[in-house]
Amino acid sequence: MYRVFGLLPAPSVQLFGALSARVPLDEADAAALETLQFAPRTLRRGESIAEEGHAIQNVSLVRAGYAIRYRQTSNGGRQIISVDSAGDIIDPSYLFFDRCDQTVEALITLDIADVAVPDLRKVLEARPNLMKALIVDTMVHASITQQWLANISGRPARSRTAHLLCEFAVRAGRRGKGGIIEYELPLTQTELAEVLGLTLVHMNRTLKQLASEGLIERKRERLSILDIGGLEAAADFSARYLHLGHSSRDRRAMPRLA
Amino acid sequence: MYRVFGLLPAPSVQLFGALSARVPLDEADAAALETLQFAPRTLRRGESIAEEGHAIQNVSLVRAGYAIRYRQTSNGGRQIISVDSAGDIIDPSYLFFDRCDQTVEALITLDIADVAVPDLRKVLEARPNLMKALIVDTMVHASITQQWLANISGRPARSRTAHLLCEFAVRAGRRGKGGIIEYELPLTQTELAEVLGLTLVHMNRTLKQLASEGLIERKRERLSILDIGGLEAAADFSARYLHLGHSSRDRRAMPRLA
DNA sequence: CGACGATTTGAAATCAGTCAAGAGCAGTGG
DNA sequence: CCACTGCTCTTGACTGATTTCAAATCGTCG
Repeated sequence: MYRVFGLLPAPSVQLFGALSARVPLDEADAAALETLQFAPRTLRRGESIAEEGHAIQNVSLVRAGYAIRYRQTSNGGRQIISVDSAGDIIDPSYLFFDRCDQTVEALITLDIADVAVPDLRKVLEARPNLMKALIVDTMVHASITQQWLANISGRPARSRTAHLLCEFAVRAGRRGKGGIIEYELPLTQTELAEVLGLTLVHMNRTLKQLASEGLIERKRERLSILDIGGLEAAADFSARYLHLGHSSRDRRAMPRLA
Repeated sequence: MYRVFGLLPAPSVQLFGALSARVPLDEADAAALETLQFAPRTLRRGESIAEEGHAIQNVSLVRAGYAIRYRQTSNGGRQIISVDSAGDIIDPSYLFFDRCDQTVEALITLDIADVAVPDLRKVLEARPNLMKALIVDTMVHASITQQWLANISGRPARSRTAHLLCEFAVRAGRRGKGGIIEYELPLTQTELAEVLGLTLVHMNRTLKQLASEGLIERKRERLSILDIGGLEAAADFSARYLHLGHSSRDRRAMPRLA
């Protein structure tokens, strides 16, 4: 859709939105981001941006679509570490490590914009405020990983699944307390299983169970939460770890340059 | 021991050592760290440094002993997110968040040194090199958390346990390829279970199994790895995620001030 | 000795994985 | 339009891993 009509905001605007979500940025920060060269590209499902063990030259911003990051396990499987969507910066650790820790791959058709590491580094060093915003972003992602660990470790499949679905709802900006919450969920059951550390078969049964309890409904790439209270209770979910702070209303707002 | 003889290095020296492990620092950086006020204190087992949901005023450096960080689960249990030992900076996210998202607690008698957040922030802003070192440290810890996720998620108890024991060996600086590797392991089986997402009973049986296979031996607070090759194979372990780079020989070296 | 925490063990119940096969659905090419 | 292919989803039966419940042992410390 967006691709057809060319509705994507400029990468610098998206990056500004992502970084200013939790740290207030000003016009000068925006201007600094404007100076960056963004190389946009589109990847098809399954294509990878970075591979475990390889060297990295640039940091990527997700413009539209979904990317997953995973680590291989020697038995041929993989553990998905993160699901990144529009506005997410894909693992800024590339800024500081010379080798990649994990593989990044397009989950569905994915629009990204690449920034060369040295350029971005220069801008960050010139503007400590931007550096701070990037660090906070990194720490929020670290907090999410920790919560995934707590969620997956030693908890039954039903709770794990409910927790993940609650998190996705919040991250998609659907924070309604009542009524039906609906969002795009482009992960197949196989991929959900790879996030949650379950087998495909068990994942399928767990989703069915949640559906039969009237908590969720899943149609194609769309997930509906029918009873958010029930789902949060099943998940033992609290959004604190996402560090959302105030409303994310101005998430995409960027001050006009003078 | 160290406490009796007062053998602990000055906190600024320890902090320098921790930060320079992966990013080269110079005399000016060292001098900047010297200006910080460190408030040393000793906690007894079970005492906590920070609690989930509370506000934070300072960042702590572990001088000696072990601390654990964990998140509560509503059923009364907890998931241990990290085990920190001498030289570790306890969750620098405190520098940027105003609320703590996990509880930190002394595993055994613990010596730490507190630095006030505003002071540390000032030093980091003045010296981008130190800021970079702190970020790299944060990212390495994030990488470890990711690996814990990959380790625990969907793998059998035996592999999980072997992996954790391999990691501890490396982090304790025991990287020998052959022979017996031995280190201090102050976690009880209950705590190991809380790290690995297992029940105490199963943890116990798994440790027994590894011992009966001739891979490890556990005596009091001491762990011996009898067959590191076998243990790494059982774990599917590779130390890459620890980002050790070159030898950590000069880890504790600090340049003399002119 | 008595108390407490850590460890160990057994047996039964439950959860999740494995194996195997079929059903649904979209895209491809004839 | 249809047959074919490939992928996703679904289901059943079975096996094995892990938890749960319960109780005993061991060691340290006062």
